[in-house]
Amino acid sequence: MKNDIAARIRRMPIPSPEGEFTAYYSARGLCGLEFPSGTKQRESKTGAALPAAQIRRWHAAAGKALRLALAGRPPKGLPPLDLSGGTEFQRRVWQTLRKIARGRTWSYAQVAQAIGNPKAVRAVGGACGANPIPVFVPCHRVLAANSGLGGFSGGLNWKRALLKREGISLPD
DNA sequence: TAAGTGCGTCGTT
DNA sequence: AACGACGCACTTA
Repeated sequence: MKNDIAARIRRMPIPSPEGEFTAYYSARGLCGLEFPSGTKQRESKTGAALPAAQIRRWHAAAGKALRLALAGRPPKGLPPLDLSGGTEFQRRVWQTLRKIARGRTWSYAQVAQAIGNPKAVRAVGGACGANPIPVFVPCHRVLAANSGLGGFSGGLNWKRALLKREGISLPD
């Protein structure tokens, strides 16, 4: 599986008014997104072998969608998202996150319930933290049940900013 | 009320 | 075996 086409990753920068994001593409689509501060960048594995024209299309679309999202508008024209990277449980969580409507928030417990694993609340938090495509897979819309913010792998300031741009008023 | 403590629970490493 | 992006029951002030 090491040299399998699906294992190849291409890394590309996305310029934005708020800094340079980093996108990662596999043959299946966008498979990763990182916030600007970026001291922690992943490797780009034999990316040259991936279909260049298609990735350029995806990249253009992702950049556009990201800038829309940052501007507080619904991102449209998203490229396919490759979420094949995680465990079964994580994929279930990530798929569920995609169902959270813009401008709405769920609790970690609600997500756990939605995947039919109501007691796996804490594990859901772990899966959110492992979300490879923040913003587009809206893990920022998951808050703690006590009206707390919860955490965010990209930094809580980003979580607050993203929520605010969706018109969500935060619990203090 | 508000703030703090303890513990159950479960997927991941 | 240990650790969390949790939630809840249960103290204290």
